[in-house]
Order: sequence, then structure tokens, then C-alpha cells
Amino acid sequence: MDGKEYNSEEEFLKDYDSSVFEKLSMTADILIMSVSSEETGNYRKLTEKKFSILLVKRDNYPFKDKWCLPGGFIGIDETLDDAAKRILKNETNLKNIYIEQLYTFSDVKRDPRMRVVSTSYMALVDKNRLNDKLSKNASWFNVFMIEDEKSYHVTLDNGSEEIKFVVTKTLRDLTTDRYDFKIAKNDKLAFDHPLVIISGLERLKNKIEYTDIVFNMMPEYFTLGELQQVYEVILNKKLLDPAFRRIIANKVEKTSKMKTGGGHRPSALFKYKRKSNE
Amino acid sequence: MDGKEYNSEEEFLKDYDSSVFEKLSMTADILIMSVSSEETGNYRKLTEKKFSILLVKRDNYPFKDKWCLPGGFIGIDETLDDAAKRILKNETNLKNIYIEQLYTFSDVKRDPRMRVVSTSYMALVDKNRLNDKLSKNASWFNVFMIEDEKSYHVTLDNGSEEIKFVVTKTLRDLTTDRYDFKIAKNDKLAFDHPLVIISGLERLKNKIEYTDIVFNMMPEYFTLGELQQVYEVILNKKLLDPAFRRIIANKVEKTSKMKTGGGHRPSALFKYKRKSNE
DNA sequence: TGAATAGTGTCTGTGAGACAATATTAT
DNA sequence: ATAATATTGTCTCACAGACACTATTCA
Repeated sequence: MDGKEYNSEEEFLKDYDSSVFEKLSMTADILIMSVSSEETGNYRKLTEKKFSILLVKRDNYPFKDKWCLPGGFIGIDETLDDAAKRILKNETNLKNIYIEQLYTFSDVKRDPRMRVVSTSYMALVDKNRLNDKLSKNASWFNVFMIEDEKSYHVTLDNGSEEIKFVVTKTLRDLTTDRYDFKIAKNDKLAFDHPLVIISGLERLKNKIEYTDIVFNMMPEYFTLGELQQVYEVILNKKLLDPAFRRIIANKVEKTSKMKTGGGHRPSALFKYKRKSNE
Repeated sequence: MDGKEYNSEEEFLKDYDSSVFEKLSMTADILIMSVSSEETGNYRKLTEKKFSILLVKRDNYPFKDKWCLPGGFIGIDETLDDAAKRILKNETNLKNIYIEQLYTFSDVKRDPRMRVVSTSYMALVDKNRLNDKLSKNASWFNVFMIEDEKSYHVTLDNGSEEIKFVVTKTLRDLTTDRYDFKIAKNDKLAFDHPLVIISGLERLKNKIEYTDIVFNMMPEYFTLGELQQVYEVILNKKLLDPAFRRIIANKVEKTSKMKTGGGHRPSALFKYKRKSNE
């Protein structure tokens, strides 16, 4: 760049002008996911599980009055992980929550104010642990997703408001079945957050198949029926009981506790047990 | 923040002072991976495949004279993907290369000059396509990795120079077997690039099992023996012929071409064929 | 001819899908 | 008694691991 010669790293750094590159801002956005239980009315039936995510209503520009994922700018002395955990703590008042980096979005115009690159995270919580501790503008939305060859049609519902958006996908790479995603319809969500939601749902769907990630959304004690319901609502398909029990057999531990009162045979309560290492 | 009330997004944006948050710089770093063939001396034997990555020798501070991954700052009007592709093009003179975002690293002190967040990418190339087109400071290093319970021991070798580093891992999350990585020993690589290398190798190892990603490193025509060698060098274990052939049977297409001259039975040449959809 | 790779056949055990059967509760 | 869930048994089929066997080339 300039012609000056340096003889050591120290000398170079002392002289370094960090303003030669135009800088930008970064945010961390967090997709907080959980499962809720809804009464069915029939005393015999189990509660119905719904997959849900946490959104926050914006009361400032940009995107005033739209919904968005919890997020915020990262400090100059703060890592992305720390920022994500800070935001998560603010939003839920909980620590020790499962959190994982998803993807970094960097479209030039994704924020109308200025250049902002955002790294997205996903977090999983057991909703029972925090239902009353939510920050004031936050609300849980049940998620209904229909996926076809070309697009995702998503409906979010918090009981009083409905949000719909459509994300289209175009094949990016033949060898790994990766897609480029594009927001085709979106009225009520801020920024590119529909893309974050799709990424997170896909990541969760994949990981539930080959990891024990699901237990991050479960209470300490649960029945196998409840666990199966959570799998089914995430994978969006019915599973056969015996097959399901085989799959999770070595991930859970039977306790002496029982769940009764359901108008049907009571169920043993189980605990998560880390899969035995081969 | 300030008390002023805005009535529209336009009005707000016009007034917006983007300097309220301290900004930072971002880079894209690319782990370019390939496989090289080395003669064995024995006319009967196949060439031996080695897994290799591309490094660049730095001739400026910081980390002057150390090796690093190809990378660079992103422009204020450039996405991370575009920056990664630009850097890849600079380095290899090739377009249409497989590239995939890996992870975003944001340690506060990862760059001694100033705060720099880096999004890493991995790219796969067929080395035969570009061996002569490399940029001047670049060099291919063969990769030897030993992994145990607690750490990765990696040796890189380009024929004239050897780079060794150690990365330790500590379990981060019981449910998904994720680890926190830390550089325990590293003399010759700049920045946190050992972590990028580990991430990329792990990602590739996983994806080779459930996608067709390997074909991005293969020439158009190849024998099944060569393909198997590539699998073996990436997975770092021997595979049984019949099992391997079953696995890749519906991913490849036999051509009428043959590879002869090996001092042994000639082999049919195959082409990649996208797996038949069920 | 023999070393080396190419390519196929087949046995066996594991595990998933499918379906059937039994058990137990609250109303 | 009945609706609903809980739990287990078992048959079959697909597939991966393992090993054996045959085929073909060139110095």
C-alpha cells in the first residue's frame, strides 16, 4: 500500500491506519425455537404440540411495527457468540440455552440504514421454563410450513396476529442439493428474517435425525409419546411407534415416575440419557 | 435513542446517523481443497492420492512471511459470497468452482491490527484444471491429520516446507457433540486459520458421506479406483471394494472409455451422474 | 508368469418399515 | 364398556460388512 518498509510486526502495528478500508456494522440475530402444547378439548386426547418461534415487535425505525427476530449490534469488543448470548439473555432471562451459529447474511441492501452484515443463530428452549419471563415486545408464534419443489409457504400465528411469507428456492449446486433462497412475499417481517427462519428450520430438521438436539426443547421428565409428538411436529410427518421407540431407546432412561390422568393407559416418564458411546 | 419522533421510514432514514455504533472490518477467507496424485515408483501401482489445501505466503504485515488462507477484506458494496468468489478467481483464475460458507469467526483479537470479523468459505477444485495458473505466492500443501479424543494434530507439507499445528477440542454441547476449538500450537500460520482448516476438513468429511460433493474434486472422467482413493484419503480409512461400489453405483455412469497402461487390468472410465431421485 | 488392480457374487447380521396384539386408564 | 394412548412382538426387506472368487493387463 504505502511504500514504507517495516522491520517488525510491532513497528508495523504502531503505524497502522485502520481507516483505509471502509467499515461496516454487524448484528447477531437469533431464531429462538420451542414447542408449545395446546389443549384439544377431548379429555382422552393428548395435548397437541405446535412448533413455535419467538418474534419481537419493533417499535423503532427501520421496519417500525413489523416483527423481527431478537437481535442487536455487536460491540467492538464483543464476539458474535457473546452478543448472541447477551441478546438471548435479555429476551428470555435464561442462561444455558442451546445456541448454534447458523449462517452469515450479507446482502448489501438488507438494512436500509447502512451496510449491516448479520450472523444468525438458532436457540432451542423448553418453553415451560420461561413462559412468564418474556421481554415486553416478544411473542411466540406457531409455525405452519408447507414446502414444495420451488418454495416454502410459511404462516406464523400468535393467536391474535397472522404473518405469512413465501421464500422461493433455486437449485444452486447439483452435487449437494443446496439452494439459493429468495424472499418472494413478505409484508410483516423485518429485514431478511424469513431467510433466517427457513435456515433454522432446515438445520433443526436435519440435526434432529442424527443428534440428540431435540432434548434441548424437552423438560427434564417426559413421556415417549410427548417426545414422539415433538419429532413429528418438527419433521412434519407421522412416525410409527415401534420404529420411533427403537430409534430413541438408547437416548432415554426410564424413571419410576408415571404420568397419569389422561383417560387412557398411563405412561412412564423418561429422562434424557446421552447415547452410549460405541 | 434521541427523542425525535418520525412519521415514516423515509423520514427516519434521511436523518439516520450511521456512526452511532462503532464499526468494524470483515474479511472472507477461503479454504481451497483438492487432491493430488503422487507417483509411487512401482509401474504396477496406482498413483497415491493426497489431500491438499492451498496456502499463500504473506509478504506484508501482519504475520509477514507466515502462510495463510487466501482472503481479503470485503468491499462496502460487496456481499461475502461475491468477495469469496472474487478472491477465488484471483487465486486460481477459475470460475464455477464449488464454494460454500463455513463459519464466521469473531474473536476480538484475531487480527492484531484492529477488529476484523472473518467469514470462512471452503472451495473444492479438480487440481488438474489449474495447476499452472496459480497466483505467485500460492502453494499447495498436502495435509496429514491425526485426530484423537482431545485434539487434532495437523502437518502441512508443500515439498519444501513443513507446517505443524495442534488444535484442541473441548466438548461444548452433549446433545450434538459439538466442540469448542482452540489453537494449542501454531508457528507458521497466520490469524486463526488453523480453526478454519479444521472446520473445513470436518465439513467435507461429513458431506462426503451424504452428498455427491466429492465429484467437485474429480475430473470429468475417472475410474472407480481413483474415486475410491479420494474417498479413502478424505475419510482417512480404507473402504471395501464391493461396499464402495454399491454406495456410488447410482451416482456414476459407465462410459465406453477405458484407462489402460497400468500394468494390470484396465479400468472403465466413469462420469458423474446425479443420483436418481426417488 | 506374476504382481497388481478391476470387477462380481454371496453370506450374514443389523436395522427400519409395517402391522398386529396386548395393557391400562378415566369417564 | 369404550376411546384413547402405552408398550411389545414379529415378519420382511434393504443394505452394509466381510470375504471369496474371477478377469485382465504389462514388464
